Amino acid sequence: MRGTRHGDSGSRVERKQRTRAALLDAALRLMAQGRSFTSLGLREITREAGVVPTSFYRHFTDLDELGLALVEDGGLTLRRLLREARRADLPAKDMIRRSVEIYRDYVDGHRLQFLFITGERSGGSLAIRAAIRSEIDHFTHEIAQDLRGLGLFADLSSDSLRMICSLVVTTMLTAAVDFLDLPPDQARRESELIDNFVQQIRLIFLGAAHWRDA
Amino acid sequence: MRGTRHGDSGSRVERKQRTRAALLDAALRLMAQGRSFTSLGLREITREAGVVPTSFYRHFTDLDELGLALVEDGGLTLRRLLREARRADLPAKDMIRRSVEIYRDYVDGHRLQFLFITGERSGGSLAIRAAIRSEIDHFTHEIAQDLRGLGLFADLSSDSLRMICSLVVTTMLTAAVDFLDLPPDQARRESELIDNFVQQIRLIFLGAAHWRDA
DNA sequence: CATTTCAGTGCACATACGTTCACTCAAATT
DNA sequence: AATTTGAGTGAACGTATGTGCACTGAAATG
Repeated sequence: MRGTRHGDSGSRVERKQRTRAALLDAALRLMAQGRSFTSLGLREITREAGVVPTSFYRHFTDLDELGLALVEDGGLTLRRLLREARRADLPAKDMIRRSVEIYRDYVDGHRLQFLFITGERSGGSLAIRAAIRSEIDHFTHEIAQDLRGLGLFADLSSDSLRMICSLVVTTMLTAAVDFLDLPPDQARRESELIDNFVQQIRLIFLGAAHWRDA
Repeated sequence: MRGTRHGDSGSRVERKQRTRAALLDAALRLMAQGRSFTSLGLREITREAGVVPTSFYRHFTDLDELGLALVEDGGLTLRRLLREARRADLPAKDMIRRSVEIYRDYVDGHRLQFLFITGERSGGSLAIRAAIRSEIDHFTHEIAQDLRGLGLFADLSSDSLRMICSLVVTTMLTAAVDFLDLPPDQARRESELIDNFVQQIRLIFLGAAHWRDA
């Protein structure tokens, strides 16, 4: 029948892009119901995306390929977080708390992506885990550069700085999982979580301030 | 045909237990090939366990029930780690490094269990995530008690101590994922990983030593 | 305007799945 | 010794899956 979907407007490549995005989004939505990526079926995804199963192969050869595309999108989302945080010119005082709040909002605004990244970081296939690890490493490196740029930790070796940033990032990702698992309308629990998260980051920075390179 | 399996020795309840264990182990082994729990099928698990599919229902009503049993086993494994570490009476000097090495060996000796816990902690179904979270909370609490018992951090409130231990535990779990992902015979990468892990724990303790309660 | 391209379709296939049911037959109970 | 119990069996069911193939028809190309 009709050989076009998803808005039926725009050029051919635009529409292809749109279907591709619909497939990626469908996969994320299915995972949001408490399932992992490896448990998704090709037919299931195309059904959710509103396309016939065989259409899938016009975009990906494999489910793994779709998974890697999701990782790439996730990595992009992580980098956009940093750009957003940089623009926010934080107050010197309460900078950590402010950053945490920005982070919380960002995670909430990109639930599905964070659900995917945190969920598959240690659960999924080898290839996907490796890809996510590399995105996180990149993210860690960018944070380290940002801190250097702010003139913080000027006396630390870059090895130590990386070690510290890696601790910060894993703490951030753990906090993201906590945010996402929080049932809605639990302001009390949420502010406890945020307080806990703020304290953990403060603790790390306090340790970093007293750190002496080996 | 023959209505018994798995050694054919021992009493009836012993043999049932053995098949149950075979099912649990089969699930873990399948996950070790880079798949998540939610992606496993009932038939697949029974096949791997060397039992006919219908036998499954003699032990669990559901795959979820099997998953929760795995969580329980995993929690037990975590607690045995602490018992083992307590017995090891660590030297006051290099205590952190020694603990990390014990931990590394323990993770290596219980690969499948740690793979499951870390993999499903943020990837699996809601029920399993909640169960794992509760086991980890318990584990965190026990570590806090142990540190108190050692007379460390005597001047910290129990809230602060819990916040710190929670950071230690999430760092431990992240390190476990790193250990498990390490390809064999990569002594160089492994010792880098361990050094990094040791430094992160040192950093946390350094921060804790300077922490002043709010 | 004629032709080519190709994203999306619809059907078919073999194969896998979860669950049901009536069954066996050794161990446990009486 | 006779009876009950129940872990494991094997065949059968309806339904889902991944993938191959020939197809359509609008957009892109010449």
